[in-house]
Amino acid sequence: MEQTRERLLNTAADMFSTQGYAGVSMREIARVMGITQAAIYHHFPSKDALYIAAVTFVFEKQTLEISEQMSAIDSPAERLVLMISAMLEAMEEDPRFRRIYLRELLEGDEQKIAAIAENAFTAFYEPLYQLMGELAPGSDRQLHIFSLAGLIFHHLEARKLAPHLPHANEGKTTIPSLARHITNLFMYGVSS
Amino acid sequence: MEQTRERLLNTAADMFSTQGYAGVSMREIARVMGITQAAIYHHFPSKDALYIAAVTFVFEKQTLEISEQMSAIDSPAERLVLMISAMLEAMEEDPRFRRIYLRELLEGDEQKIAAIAENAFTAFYEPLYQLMGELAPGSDRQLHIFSLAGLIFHHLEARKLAPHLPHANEGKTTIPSLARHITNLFMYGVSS
DNA sequence: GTCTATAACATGATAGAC
DNA sequence: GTCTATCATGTTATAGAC
Repeated sequence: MEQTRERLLNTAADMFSTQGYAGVSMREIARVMGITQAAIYHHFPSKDALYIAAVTFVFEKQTLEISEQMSAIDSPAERLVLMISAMLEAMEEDPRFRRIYLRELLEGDEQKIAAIAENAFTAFYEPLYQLMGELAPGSDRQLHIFSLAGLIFHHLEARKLAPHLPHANEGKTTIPSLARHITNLFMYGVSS
Repeated sequence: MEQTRERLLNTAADMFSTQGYAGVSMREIARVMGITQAAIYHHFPSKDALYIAAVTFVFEKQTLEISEQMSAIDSPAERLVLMISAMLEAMEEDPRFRRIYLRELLEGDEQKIAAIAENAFTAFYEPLYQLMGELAPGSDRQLHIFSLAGLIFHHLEARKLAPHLPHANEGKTTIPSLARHITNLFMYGVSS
């Protein structure tokens, strides 16, 4: 079955994205899969190859899913709202992409950073670059894209911090409310 | 000498912050220190204890350094400028705090997340919570604090991504220019 | 495609000399 | 305060049977 390979990719991606490369052993992956560690080597020649395949698998899935929803038909402001919602929803449904992205940003060497730039960003980057040019002509578009990414990534991860902080709200932060908050801040700033 | 202990804390913090807990071995730390692995156990009883001590060491240093610069004498808008600059400069000079924070946010269990909330945020959180109330009365202050943190953390890490992306600027992004960008966006939004 | 068995090495931790 | 030596275990990876 070619199905085992995909299940292996999914399992490995789950574990690598939350525990990191060094934090996951082949035995652990095999145990979760319900097979022995040696069996993995029938599908991938090394831990490194499995990691790269799993990361590529997740990145392609996520960039495809998001870029599908990036229609260019609306006005710039409407397009921003749609893009923010689409990114939040896709990265909420599958947290693996954002976690691998953030982790590689922390510890990745030059080569992996370059791979991230090529694989992860090309799908979003051009539509966003175009959009920033319409929303704020003459500005540094790359800085604005990094700002938007920072808002989205950090809000999604920081939610688990919220209940432990002073002045915590009682209710959970929903994705639609996050989308509203980020859109407003990005468009009009804190005083909006 | 009590100096060895501090040098050990610094070395371990450097390595843990960039490679993560599982990515660093006691032998590697010892090799960088120029001693043998067994000697570490004279200072700390386990790898876990060393990690916790190193993280606490870095967090106390950073929160002290930043909270010193958070004067409450200026107008809200001026205070925002000063806080953003202070955080960017402190976290640029010593990247360990922000890296450990981001990593623990990714893979920390409930207990470590609670410890982060208590140790890392209390120093910034109250002054920022106060500030947000003045800048945007009636808004969700916690969401705004998370937004500001996301902007600062992500911009600092994303710089290494910039040269690999399309439309890259020739010059490097400086801390003052980052401070201006973040302040403007946070105050007035993208159209400022 | 998965198993058992094993090789070759790395890891956290301890004992005891100096 | 650091060393050498060692233990028990965990690690990636391979060989070969089924």
